[in-house]
Amino acid sequence: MTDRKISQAVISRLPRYYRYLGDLKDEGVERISSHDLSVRMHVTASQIRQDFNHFGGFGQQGYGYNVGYLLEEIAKIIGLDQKHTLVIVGAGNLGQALANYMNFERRGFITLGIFDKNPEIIGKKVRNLEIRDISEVADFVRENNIEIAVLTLPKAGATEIVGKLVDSGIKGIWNFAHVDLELPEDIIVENVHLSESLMKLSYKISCSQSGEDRAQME
Amino acid sequence: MTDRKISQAVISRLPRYYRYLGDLKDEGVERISSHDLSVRMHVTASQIRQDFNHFGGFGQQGYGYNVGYLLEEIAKIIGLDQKHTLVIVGAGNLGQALANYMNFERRGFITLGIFDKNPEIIGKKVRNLEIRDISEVADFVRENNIEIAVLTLPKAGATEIVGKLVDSGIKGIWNFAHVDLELPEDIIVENVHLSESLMKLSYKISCSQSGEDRAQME
DNA sequence: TGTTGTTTGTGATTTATTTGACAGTTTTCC
DNA sequence: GGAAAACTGTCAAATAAATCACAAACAACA
Repeated sequence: MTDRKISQAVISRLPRYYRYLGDLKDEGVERISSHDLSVRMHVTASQIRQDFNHFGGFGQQGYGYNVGYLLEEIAKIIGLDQKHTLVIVGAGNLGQALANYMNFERRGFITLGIFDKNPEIIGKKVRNLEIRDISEVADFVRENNIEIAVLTLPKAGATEIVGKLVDSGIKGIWNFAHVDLELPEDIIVENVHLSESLMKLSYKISCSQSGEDRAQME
Repeated sequence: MTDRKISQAVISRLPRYYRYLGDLKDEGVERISSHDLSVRMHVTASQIRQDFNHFGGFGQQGYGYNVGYLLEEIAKIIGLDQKHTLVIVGAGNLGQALANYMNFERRGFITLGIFDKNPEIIGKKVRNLEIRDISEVADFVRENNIEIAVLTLPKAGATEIVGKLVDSGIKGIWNFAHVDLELPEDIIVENVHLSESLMKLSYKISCSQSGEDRAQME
């Protein structure tokens, strides 16, 4: 990989490239040009070429990109060529939904534990995992060398548990709690704020409707 | 609201402002300066002032911003001052988790229906809603004047159902399916691609580790 | 094997976004 | 009531990101 710092914008696009290339491979397409891919993805060919170039050139002039090779290379860049262990912290509706979601496993994300503080659901099984007491999560992370913690619990609980997870050597946090976590620099966070996403949708609908009203008046 | 087009970057920040202002209000804070807010939110004061200015000045020189007033104004901008009706299309784990999630309702997002194609779960109750046959969703949207459809079903089903939803007059789609929907211009989409978010986390962890390896070698 | 058409990689240009700076207001405190 | 301090709104500058444009490399085909 290159030395230059890759911009956030490029990183955000990598998984989407991965998805489209996967689809192409499933369709049996062996080669694709930046132009043809740009038409499918509704982006510019120039952006595609420049994005790929951040990681070294995967294409060949006059030919384009080999789908299988490019897919593999992007998988490596994203880190999908190796297994990732994770625990789910908070076994509410969302935590259980994520635990049941099989597709993550196909990409190498293996859920090894699920935890909650509610005594009524501790011991209950979700898929093939027994819900454990949240007080055990720190030791579990340490002993099993867990890489990623999925935070699916309320705000208050989240800030409390995060310190323990950090001390146990967690490397990344996939945060669904409605709070911005204050963490040491070397811990990676990826936030999924569902309510913020829904509000964005609400804003855009409001806008388009006020635009319509104005159009109708004129 | 102003005429100028608001950039995507600004829109993405609105819900976060809303969250922080809500927290401040809960703490009993009545006024705040852009500087103090910038410290809390880890952004620059300049950005905050410029963002708010896109919608007209809500502050007062020498005083700052009134938390309650600003919160209300931002709520109006986002569209949280009115109710939004929605249906959930796909009653799998994620669909049910979203149906059970109360907080959306508090912000004015009311779930009126939940649909699935699996006969085994049709009729089953989720919270206070009976899961209906997905074939009924188009009529339901039309009759109840539904604004938003939440798409929590597999790729294949998603592309198929979207056309019907559009014909029924849906205004926005909150898309959890792993596919980019092809829609008419006037239909608003907000994508939540969870697996892409997880991949981003994976990428960043991989990066930070290869950085560590290099540091150890030197 | 030569010629034409295709396509990448990349530096230059354009556009978008963020940050800085400060005039003009308002508050605060004596 | 007046001077000093605090703050916003806004324009200008700096930075970041996307797009354009084209030379160099390769493929295809006669």
